[in-house]
Amino acid sequence: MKPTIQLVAKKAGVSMSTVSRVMNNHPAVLPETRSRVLSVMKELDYIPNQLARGLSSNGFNNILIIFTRSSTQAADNPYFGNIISSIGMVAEQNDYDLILHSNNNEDSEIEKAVSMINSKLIKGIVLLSSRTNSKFLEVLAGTRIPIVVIGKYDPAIQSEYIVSVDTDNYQDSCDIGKYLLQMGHTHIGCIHAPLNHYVAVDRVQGLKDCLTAHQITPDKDCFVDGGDTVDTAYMAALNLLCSKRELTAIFATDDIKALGVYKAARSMNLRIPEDISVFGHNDFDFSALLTPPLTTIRVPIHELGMISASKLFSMIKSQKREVNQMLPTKMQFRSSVANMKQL
Amino acid sequence: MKPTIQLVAKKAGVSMSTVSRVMNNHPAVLPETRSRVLSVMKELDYIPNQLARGLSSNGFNNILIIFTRSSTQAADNPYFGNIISSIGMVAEQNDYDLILHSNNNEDSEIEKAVSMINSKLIKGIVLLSSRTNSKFLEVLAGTRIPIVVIGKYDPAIQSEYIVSVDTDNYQDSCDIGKYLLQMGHTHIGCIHAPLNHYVAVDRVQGLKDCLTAHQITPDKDCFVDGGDTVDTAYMAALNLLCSKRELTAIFATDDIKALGVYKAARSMNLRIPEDISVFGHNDFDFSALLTPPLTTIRVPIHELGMISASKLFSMIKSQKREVNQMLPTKMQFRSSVANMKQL
DNA sequence: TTATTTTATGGAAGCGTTTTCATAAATTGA
DNA sequence: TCAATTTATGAAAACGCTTCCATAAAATAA
Repeated sequence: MKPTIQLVAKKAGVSMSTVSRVMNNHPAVLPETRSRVLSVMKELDYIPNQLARGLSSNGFNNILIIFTRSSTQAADNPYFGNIISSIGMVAEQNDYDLILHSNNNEDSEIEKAVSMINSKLIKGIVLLSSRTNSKFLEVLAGTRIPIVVIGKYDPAIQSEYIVSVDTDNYQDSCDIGKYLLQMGHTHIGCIHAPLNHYVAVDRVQGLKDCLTAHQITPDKDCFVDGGDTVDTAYMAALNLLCSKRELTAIFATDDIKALGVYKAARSMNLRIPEDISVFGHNDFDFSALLTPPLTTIRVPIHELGMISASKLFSMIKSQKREVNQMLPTKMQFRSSVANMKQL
Repeated sequence: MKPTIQLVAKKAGVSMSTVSRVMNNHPAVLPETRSRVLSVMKELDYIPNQLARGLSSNGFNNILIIFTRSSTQAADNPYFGNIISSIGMVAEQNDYDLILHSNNNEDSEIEKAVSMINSKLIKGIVLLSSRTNSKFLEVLAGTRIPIVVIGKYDPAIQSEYIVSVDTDNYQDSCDIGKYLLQMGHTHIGCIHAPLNHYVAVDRVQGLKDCLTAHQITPDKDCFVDGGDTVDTAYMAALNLLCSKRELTAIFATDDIKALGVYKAARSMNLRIPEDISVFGHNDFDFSALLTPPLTTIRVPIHELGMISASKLFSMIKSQKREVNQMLPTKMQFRSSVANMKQL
């Protein structure tokens, strides 16, 4: 059916080896032989079989991107789309393809990834956000394939093959807490992501520690899991605002969750920021255009993706570890936080 | 190095064929033989090589997702992330993986896709939005691999292997035009996506035809390309609003572009909707929470992705064509369009 | 019991490349 | 001019599986 190297060889009156050499630009081929082979290829519409190639040589130029959240949840957050696009750009430049995995089951995810590595199907991995209590990196480190984690990962893991690119979520949350305190808020609530990811834990802990440092004992009930979507955050915010009337400010650990808080405030006829202040995280396109414009912290999402990918590719090429990198963020003061001292 | 089927066979005292049968759950294997082989596999940490498997049998269970826009642009639009996530969910259920391509160069994209098909690396394709004047589908139809196009494609192409899932962009734009006219707007502008995609063309043409049908000659200069990001749309809107002072309404063919229009209005000190009305398209999470809440049309993005993927998988399994499908949309009347008759 | 079918297994030929090694021809050096 | 290199090419062995075909053993039918 499909023309193979064998057919090309026969038609061109050469051996398969020669055809292979032509395809791979091997120098030791007479120009006239090369052009003859080339023209036969064109004539037959020959397309090399990537599988066969991969089997007998270096495998594929793919990188695997792993979500550790379920795709449904990820869907609602522009963060992931932006990251993937950024990685895609760098991959394209390097002539690599992207394979996407989103899997809730860690064991099956590990198995799949190991199998891909073993089969030379991928050359590197980008892990989008690492879970706490995860065996993933521990196991994968053993495969000696470069891995970039966007976000923090288990500090106990020391590997030549694993690198992280992140922002300082803990410190940022401290700073946000400090700012809210400065503005006169002492009853502060928090709508956060599920705590099985480092990023969520850090954003929550930063605020808690900040409060404690200012002699305010964090109230467990004021820190609630807002899931990963606007709707789940909305429900959480509604509950929180109803049960804790004394709150004057809410830190939503993600602007998508801030959307949920806005929605809840609206449905309860609470004015932002007069009745309830809101501080977000990420600064998406829409954040400045909400009513009121959302005070938040800008995360360089695009850079996060680009730098991660760049590091991954240099590790793939050099087989040397890159350094972990912390990207700067920037507070965006807008109008969703009231100054209680002036009210 | 790595254990292969051969080593397993030797250790278990059976032939490679038998090992292969065990792996593939072939019935003709004695239970005791099976368990012996299985335990040797476990002991050796045997992992099958997917490449070798693919080469000698049916290839891989992957589907290829193709962006026909550059990744940078796609990044800013939640639409793509959501679609990909939805497809991912269905793929996961079917135990398929996703390969992502975003490529500006059509020729190289075609070449890559054909090569993947030829190599049995993919079993189906989802094309996210088809270009006008594209050879892509024409060429790919010849490969006899199932393809689902999200959006419209060249009606001249008749293929057993190509199916589309879409919303009626043309009709929706007509309806939007009608509504704006009803509200007393006669000077209507439009910020649209680049016109090299069917979806953009339809959304623009629907409005134009509607205007014409109501004895209003569309002014070419009032229809401007707003690119694919908030920033490009912002610039376009700024220009449009400055040069065409008589406009009372703008149709942004995408809520992301509406964001650009909001931003432009804000920077020109134009009130929405008193000074300028805005109608969007898509209804993203944030749309209802802008100031003022955006009047737009809800596109069932999640369903678009799910249904596309479902159709693709049933085509892959049955090798029978599915029917094209048009999903319903729904106008969301909020507060960004003024009723000129009451002003 | 013998002939016939079924079942479990092994042997070996693919799948379509790359790559090592060998070899014949061409080039160089003296 | 003849030995020593270099260069272009071919043969064949991987790469790690699947699968067709053959066969011996076991089960069934007569």
